[in-house]
Amino acid sequence: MTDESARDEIMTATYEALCEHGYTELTTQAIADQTDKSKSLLFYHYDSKDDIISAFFDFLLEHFDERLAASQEVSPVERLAALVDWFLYDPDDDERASFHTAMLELRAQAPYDERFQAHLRRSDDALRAAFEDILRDGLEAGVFRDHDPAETATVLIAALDGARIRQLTMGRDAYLEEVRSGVANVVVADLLVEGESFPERGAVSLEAVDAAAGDDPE
Amino acid sequence: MTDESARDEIMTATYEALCEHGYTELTTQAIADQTDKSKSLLFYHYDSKDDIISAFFDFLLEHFDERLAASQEVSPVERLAALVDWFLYDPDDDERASFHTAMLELRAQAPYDERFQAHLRRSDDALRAAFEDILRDGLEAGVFRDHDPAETATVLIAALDGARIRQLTMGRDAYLEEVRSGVANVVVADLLVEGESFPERGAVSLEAVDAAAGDDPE
Amino acid sequence: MTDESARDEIMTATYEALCEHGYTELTTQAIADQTDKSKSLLFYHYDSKDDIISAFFDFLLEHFDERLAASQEVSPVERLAALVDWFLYDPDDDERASFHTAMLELRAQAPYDERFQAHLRRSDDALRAAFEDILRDGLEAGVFRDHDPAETATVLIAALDGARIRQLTMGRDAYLEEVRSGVANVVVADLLVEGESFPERGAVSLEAVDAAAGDDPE
Amino acid sequence: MTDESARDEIMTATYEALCEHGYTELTTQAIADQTDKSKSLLFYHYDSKDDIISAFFDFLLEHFDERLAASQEVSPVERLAALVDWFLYDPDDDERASFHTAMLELRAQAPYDERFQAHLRRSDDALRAAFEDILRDGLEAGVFRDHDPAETATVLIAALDGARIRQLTMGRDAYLEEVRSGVANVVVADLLVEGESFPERGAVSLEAVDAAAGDDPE
DNA sequence: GATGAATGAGAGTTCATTCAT
DNA sequence: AATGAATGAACTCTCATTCAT
Repeated sequence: MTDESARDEIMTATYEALCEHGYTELTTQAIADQTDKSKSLLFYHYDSKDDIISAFFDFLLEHFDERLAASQEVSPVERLAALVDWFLYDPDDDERASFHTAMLELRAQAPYDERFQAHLRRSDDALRAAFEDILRDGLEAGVFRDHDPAETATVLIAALDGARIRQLTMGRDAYLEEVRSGVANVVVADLLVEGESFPERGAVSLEAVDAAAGDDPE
Repeated sequence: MTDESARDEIMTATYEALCEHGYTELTTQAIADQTDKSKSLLFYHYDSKDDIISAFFDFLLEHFDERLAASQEVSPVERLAALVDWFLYDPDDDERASFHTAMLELRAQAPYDERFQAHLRRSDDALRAAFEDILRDGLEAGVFRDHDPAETATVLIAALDGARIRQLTMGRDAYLEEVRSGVANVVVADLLVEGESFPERGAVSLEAVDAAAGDDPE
Repeated sequence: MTDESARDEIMTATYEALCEHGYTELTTQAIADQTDKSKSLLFYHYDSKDDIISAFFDFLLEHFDERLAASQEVSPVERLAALVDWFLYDPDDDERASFHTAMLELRAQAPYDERFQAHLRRSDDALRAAFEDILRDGLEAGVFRDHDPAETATVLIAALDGARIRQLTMGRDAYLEEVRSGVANVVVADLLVEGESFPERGAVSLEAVDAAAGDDPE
Repeated sequence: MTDESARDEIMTATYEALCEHGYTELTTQAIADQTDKSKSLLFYHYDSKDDIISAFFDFLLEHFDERLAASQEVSPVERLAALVDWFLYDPDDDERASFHTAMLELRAQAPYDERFQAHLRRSDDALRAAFEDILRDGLEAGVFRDHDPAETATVLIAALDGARIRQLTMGRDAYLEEVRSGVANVVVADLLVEGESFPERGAVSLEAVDAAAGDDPE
């Protein structure tokens, strides 16, 4: 096994261990257990547990960034809806739920670690750019009223991220749906010109968008 | 020392230890160190560390709920502004920052513990009610346009909470200010009737509101 | 058990473990095994293994210093002989041999640790002073020819220490006896005035000296 | 690469690793790092780490023995001075210091290993012979008074070795100089016949002696 | 009520050693 | 002859928890 594939395997194992145990109970043993290898091998490929976690952060954001490369093939309104629905994922999707649960724990460590913060800022930049692109495209296409795309993007992201976190931590399944319609009515409704309407939930998916773009979704 | 006051002291010590060390490094020793008592005594008053943390959650939300009892003395617009600014606190306020940092870690544990979730739901109910009260009062008073207060409250809370978390985890001080004006322009602006305007940041504080209401703020 | 007596017990256990395993294989487990307590208790009384070893150094030198307080009751020549014989101990005395073996390992670490060096310097000062006192007393009493006590002490100590180490590391039992007579003939013979003679090996012991002084020997 | 040259390379690497890390922190990795080969190869050429160290002992003493083959070209007094100064090397010579530091650690292991002891005995024999040769040559040449060369050699070696060790372990730079003059005045002075004098420190070096003998010093 | 002393389970990490290639 | 990958045993150290006093 090459070093590259070994490191990949460890990253995947870290992902699985994180989903299974959560960050707080993420031990090197738990990571190794997701592998057919021994615990000490982790330290052959990485210098320390911290090093593993840090690399895992990189690993995550790489994958995340890839996902955001959005398509130009569908209309800005649909792309906006897809992005919103990607955020407000189906609460019954246990895999995504446990991933975001772990991510939340991970993010909760960022205030103690400048490197984490830098990662998250980079990721935030990518996310904002994705929203602003859509909003600007919509302005140009005349489907959005005049507004400040940066400001709208900021509010949207805050609301969607906040909603996701509140849903996870309160375990209130109805919550995401409420936020979805809230965002549609309170934020998006004012954005759309006469005649345009925001698609129903799930009508467009980011995966569909990816597919349209010929991308290889997760 | 009565059992009651001993438990109170432990809760306060837990609060302090949490702010100082964060949840991940919160040890029973760290809690005891905030006390003039010994570590073993913690286990006389509580069954386990988990028990302490669980009780601390109760303790927190009790105090939090008290804080939200809002005044009728000032105008709905001002009360709304106060609540918004309470959320988007001054990033230089280190005490609040370290408290919210610890709270974020604590909340990140909720997905693993139904009891935490129940607490957070209760707290969410109180918070929504506070927002909805203000919005409804504003409707009655004719300062807000017609809208669905529940929906607006949901979006507002999600955005404000999301903003707070993103600011903490990205360490981007400018962020809260951006969200504040974003919320003002994107959400609140559409709410206000002609002639009303949203106060500048810091023009009204929740403490002032509390004081007006004769409350004892934290 | 008081903290004091616990620490004492750990020091004794360290001594025993050191003699049994040597410094290189001195583990916290080995120390704990010389105790009826658990390994983790070591870390309750000391911060780290290094801390234990450092304290053990202090402990040793304290005991060593006590031993050196020599008597005025016997003649300088006899005191000198006693000190020489204390150095060139009976090679069959397994306990002393294993102690000095461990001490040698410990001393071999000193070049890497300034604190050890300081300890050894302090101990060297005490040892030199003990030799010089005897030599000066002998000069005053007219049993030693004129000489430089500091110089003689330096050479004597180097030779005795070197001999002890060479004996230990070569496992040559005859060695100490050779050095004893070598020192007697080469160094001490030139020191004695006509009529004085250096006692045979073992004729005077440091313990006897201690006893004469009413001291409590080890 | 022949087995012979590979083993030589490993011995040299062991020497370098030992000087750099000391015996206690001498790992197989550290040895391999001084090589352009891998760690596993060590185990192809040697059975175990212990085996490497044991072979290294052989290696050292071989080289050491070569060094001692002294010249007949210079006077016995000068040869004695050269040997003394070789022992009491310049404390600022970091390379020799770190070598002797490592050697001290190595020697401290000898009590646990009969093979080491045998090596050291052999080396002691060679060293004694070197001193005795010089002393006997001096007797014959009439520059030394009548004395027992074996006894004098024993004391000299013990004193010089002890001095070197004490200097290393106490970190007292002045020490070697004190011992040098002590040995000159206390031991050597009584050896010289009227009219002979012991050279100043550094006046003759073993390297010069080696060179005169056509040897290739280390 | 209150504590100092004690412990076991388990954490991250190191390292000599092995083995398939 | 040579190595990268792999491992198990052992290491130091931490911590929630217990218990005699």
